[in-house]
Amino acid sequence: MRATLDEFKKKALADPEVEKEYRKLSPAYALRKQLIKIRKDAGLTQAEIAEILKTNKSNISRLENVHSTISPRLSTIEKYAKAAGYDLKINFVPQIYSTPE
Amino acid sequence: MRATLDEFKKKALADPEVEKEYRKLSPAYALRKQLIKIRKDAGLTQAEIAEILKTNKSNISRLENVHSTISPRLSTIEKYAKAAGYDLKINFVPQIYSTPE
DNA sequence: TTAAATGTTATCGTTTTTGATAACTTTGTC
DNA sequence: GACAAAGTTATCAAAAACGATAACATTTAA
Repeated sequence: MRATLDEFKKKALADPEVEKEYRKLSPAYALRKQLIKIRKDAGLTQAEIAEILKTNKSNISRLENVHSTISPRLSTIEKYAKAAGYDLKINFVPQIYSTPE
Repeated sequence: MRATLDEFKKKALADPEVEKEYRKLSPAYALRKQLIKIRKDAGLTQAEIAEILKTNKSNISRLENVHSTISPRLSTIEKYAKAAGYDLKINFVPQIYSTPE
C-alpha cells in the first residue's frame, strides 16, 4: 500500500502540470507569493528593492522565484520586508490533524 | 545631536543590565522566546526535540539561546516547530511610524 | 549537599545561503 | 516587429548556518 501510493505520487509529480499545482500547496511557495506581493504593493521592481538592500536583482529573483530551492535566512526575509515597508510577524499555530500524506 | 545621541546609546548599552533590557525588544529575541515556549508546551527537553530532529542538543541550545548571533534558516524554524507540534505562520504587517531610534 | 538532568559553550568540518557578474528570456509599449 | 524594462538562470567565491563531539555550567530533586 505504502509503496504503491508513493509510486503513484512519484509518477503524478512527474507531470509538470501536477507538479505545479502540488507546489502551490507548500509553505515555501506561499512565502514567495507574499514577498512578491509586498514588493509590488510598495511599487518596487526587483532592481529597485535590490538597490535598497545593497545587493543585485538576480539575488532578489532567486529569493522570490518559485523554482528556487533555497530556504532563506530569517534575517534575509526580515530585511527584504523592511525594504518594502513591512515588519515580519511570526506565529506558531498548533498543527491540524490530517490523514497522513 | 545625532553624534551625541549615538554616544549616549553606546554608553548605555555598555551596561549589562541596560543591554539585557534592550535585547528583549529585538525580533530575534521574541522568536527565541516563542521557540522555547512551544517546546515546553509540548513537554519536551532540548535533548528530546533534538532526537526528533535527528540532531544534537547543543544545536538546539544554540538555536534557542538569547546570546546566539545566528539567523536561522526558515526551514530550520519550520522543522523545529513541526517537531513540537506546531505550524509556522508568517505575516507581513505594514511598518509602524516611530521617532527615529 | 550530592547526583542526575538539563542547558550552555567552544570548536571544527560540511553544507547551504548570499553577493557579484554576465548572459539570457519574458513582458510591455511603441 | 523593435526596443527597453523587468525578471531569470548559471556560475563562482565568500560568509554563515548546521551537525557532531566534548567539556562545562546550571538547575532540579533526592
